[in-house]
Amino acid sequence: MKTPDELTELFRSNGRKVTAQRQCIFRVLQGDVTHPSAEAVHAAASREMETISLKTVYQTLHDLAELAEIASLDLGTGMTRFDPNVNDPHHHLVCRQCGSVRDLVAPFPELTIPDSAALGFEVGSAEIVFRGLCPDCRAPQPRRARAKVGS
Amino acid sequence: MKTPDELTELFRSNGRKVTAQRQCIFRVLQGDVTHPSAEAVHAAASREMETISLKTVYQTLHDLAELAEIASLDLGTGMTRFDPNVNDPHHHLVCRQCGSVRDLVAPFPELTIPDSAALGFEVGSAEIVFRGLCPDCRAPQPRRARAKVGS
DNA sequence: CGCTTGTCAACAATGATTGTTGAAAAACAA
DNA sequence: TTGTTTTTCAACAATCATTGTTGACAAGCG
Repeated sequence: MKTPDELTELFRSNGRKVTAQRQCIFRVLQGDVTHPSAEAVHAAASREMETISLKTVYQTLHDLAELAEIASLDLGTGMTRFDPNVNDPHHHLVCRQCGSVRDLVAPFPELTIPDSAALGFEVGSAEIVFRGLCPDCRAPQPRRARAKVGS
Repeated sequence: MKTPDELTELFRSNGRKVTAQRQCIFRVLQGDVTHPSAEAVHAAASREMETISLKTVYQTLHDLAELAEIASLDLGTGMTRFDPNVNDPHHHLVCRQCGSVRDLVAPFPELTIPDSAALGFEVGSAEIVFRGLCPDCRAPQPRRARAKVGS
């Protein structure tokens, strides 16, 4: 994702208007590695602008996705997640327990399909989703446990 | 997925009751390669039993998934898709246009993560989703076109 | 055959996301 | 700066997939 200033430029040059709300969202997304949901972005933005509406957040996220400045991901966690990292190709680790997402930076084989197997499909992209348990959900806190553990 | 008769056995031995509705759903799923949504299963089942409710379909699909007789997939098409093929491991081709899903039977590298990259994540499984255009959406019918084409 | 318990179907409810609308603010030109 | 046009904002209400609730009913078991 570009910087807030660059995004402001980009939005203007695309005929979109740049409002305080949008710049707030730009800042919130900047460097966010948590793959936030729209709700999470809204919560973070609300800390700066109490009046910002969830609808506005959705709208701006869609705009950013349309301009390919963020990626919108459906990782099976029940809500769309947004990823500001669109510069280096990567895959995702998803925690089955808490739904947290981490980028997996290890490069993977090209994942091209033997044409014989594609059977007429024209394949554009491939994503790998690794599912498992994040460090936090993997083991209960040895002491100072602060929530229920396991199933 | 097992045969309807085997599923009847399995359900009984698990303390679940087997009703005409469930057997109807068993039959509908049998050999279905379209990765149907719950709605699609309901539509197919309704052809045999007009009164079957969508809720019952959801319930039975969840039961089957719990017994690992079908897989429930979130492939980003807006609804959960169900896959009766749980015998041979495979991945999926998803059409961006119409949402149709096809199994990809080509075996893939084990997709294990270099432990250094997992960063504490305990990885249980990996899925690959290939996105592109299915043969039908790829090219308009040369003649006898029967629906609107393209965007 | 009768009892117990799970299941059915018809609701209503949820949660994520999108549509609508009048008011307000951004961009642009003079 | 001011006026004009167009987009965006925020507060609704609506939608879609999915799940919760409940009383009637049927499956399984003795």
